[in-house]
Amino acid sequence: MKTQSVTLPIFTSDGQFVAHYSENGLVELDFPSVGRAPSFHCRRRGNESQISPTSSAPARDSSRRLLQTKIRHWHRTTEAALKAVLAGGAVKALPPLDWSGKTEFQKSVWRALRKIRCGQTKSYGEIARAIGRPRAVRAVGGACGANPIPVLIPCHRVLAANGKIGGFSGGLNRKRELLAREGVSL
DNA sequence: CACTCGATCAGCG
DNA sequence: CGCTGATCGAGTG
Repeated sequence: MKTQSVTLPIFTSDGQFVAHYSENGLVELDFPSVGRAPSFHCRRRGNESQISPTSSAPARDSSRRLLQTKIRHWHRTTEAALKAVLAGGAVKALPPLDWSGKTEFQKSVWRALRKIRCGQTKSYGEIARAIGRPRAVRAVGGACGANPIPVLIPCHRVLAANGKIGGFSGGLNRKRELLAREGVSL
């Protein structure tokens, strides 16, 4: 089964985010690009996406519509979650996340990140201990940096052990702002 | 394989 | 403070 990826915008007061979905869930969330980000028609990728290679044309069409309906529903959830966090609040629900192709280590780090609640922070070392790899401290930083779903998977809540800011792939200003909105002071 | 590079950290001066 | 060594996952050739 080939994947059909769908790209949808989310307009917020912080700019236009972009969410990417597969048939299995949310794959990626992009920060607003510095320039503008046009072209928001649904985009297909891979060779023609057969949900089932042997299905008849009407059956394919019906599957495709079901998928689109499902994705629209996920997208509403994503949108609500994103706006909640941007407003310094807590996420009520997330759509299913598609982490296929990622390593076990990364997934375990990201699972740990999800447990950090709004307004809380942890250090890279604490995450390392939480996943049972107490010495993989720098590697945890690497996995945070590889987080495909920033903000919703709250890697911005991970600080350096000395209380300093640490890094952020989306830019430290964003990290500071997100934390400030959650009431975290450095 | 054998490298290199980090969003780290604790220890030491 | 700043420097250094230990540590380890991921990426590259």
